[in-house]
Amino acid sequence: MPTPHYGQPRYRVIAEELRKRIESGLIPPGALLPAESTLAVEFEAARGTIRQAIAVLRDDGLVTTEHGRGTYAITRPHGRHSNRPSQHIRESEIAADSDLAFIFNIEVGAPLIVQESVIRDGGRTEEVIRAYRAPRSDQ
Amino acid sequence: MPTPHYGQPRYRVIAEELRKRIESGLIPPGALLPAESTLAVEFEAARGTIRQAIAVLRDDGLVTTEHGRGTYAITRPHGRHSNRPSQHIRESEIAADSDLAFIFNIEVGAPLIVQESVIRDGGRTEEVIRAYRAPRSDQ
DNA sequence: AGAAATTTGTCCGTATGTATC
DNA sequence: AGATACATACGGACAAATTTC
Repeated sequence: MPTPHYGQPRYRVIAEELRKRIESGLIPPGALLPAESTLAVEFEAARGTIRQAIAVLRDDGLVTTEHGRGTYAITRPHGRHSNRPSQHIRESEIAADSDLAFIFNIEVGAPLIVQESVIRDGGRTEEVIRAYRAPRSDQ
Repeated sequence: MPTPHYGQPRYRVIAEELRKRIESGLIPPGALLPAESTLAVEFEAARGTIRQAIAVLRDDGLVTTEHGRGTYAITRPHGRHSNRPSQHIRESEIAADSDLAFIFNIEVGAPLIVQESVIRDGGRTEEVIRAYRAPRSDQ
């Protein structure tokens, strides 16, 4: 599927998705974003497109990127954005269902960490993001 | 020589060559592959191209790579690592369970769009991200 | 213990060719 | 024609982990 850019161009859509992850706290302040190549796989986009998306966030002061290092979420949302969507973040441990067990290649019932953030705009729920990962083994 | 990608791209050709060396035992199980920079000279390719080739092998479970160390041929081709390319289950429509229905303040069973991203590093699943949102009203 | 060398990881900028809207 | 996007490829530089001296 080459290039259907209905409405918004891809790089802007990707930028918005990353923005949500940062503003919702899913990518906490100071944390490293996945590498450009990783994001390229994730979003099924070319690296150039990812770089364009990150450039948008950098322009907005949401991230900084260091040569040879990576791109960080900014420590503090400097500007007071009044329209900042409200957010809930909670982390909990769950048992993997068959679906997740398959993806992670673990046993059904094995523990997984799930981080859920809810993005609200006014009274309306805009998006719910759930991030599953394996528990840290190194404590 | 710029970038004529007629037929097979170079990184695939290189990947196939390396695969032969491993499967033939020329590079025995557990042995270190030559450094990326060495391979770059050998194949007269940029390091990035070599890294792409190695990524193919890593995806196929033929090698593992360690930062600062190098890339090893896998000790044991533990069974047939079934070809699992599905990295990104795109977007699908689901029916809201009670949990999501509550968060979104909609009825149980109402349609929701879920976008699932699977982040892999080599053969290992690092994270699964699921973003739920209400279907767009237009269309 | 410490410095240097090696090696992988990541980003930067650029370029070509193709394809779609 | 121009903007967007993809896949591929190059060369350079800095960062970080590991090994070697």
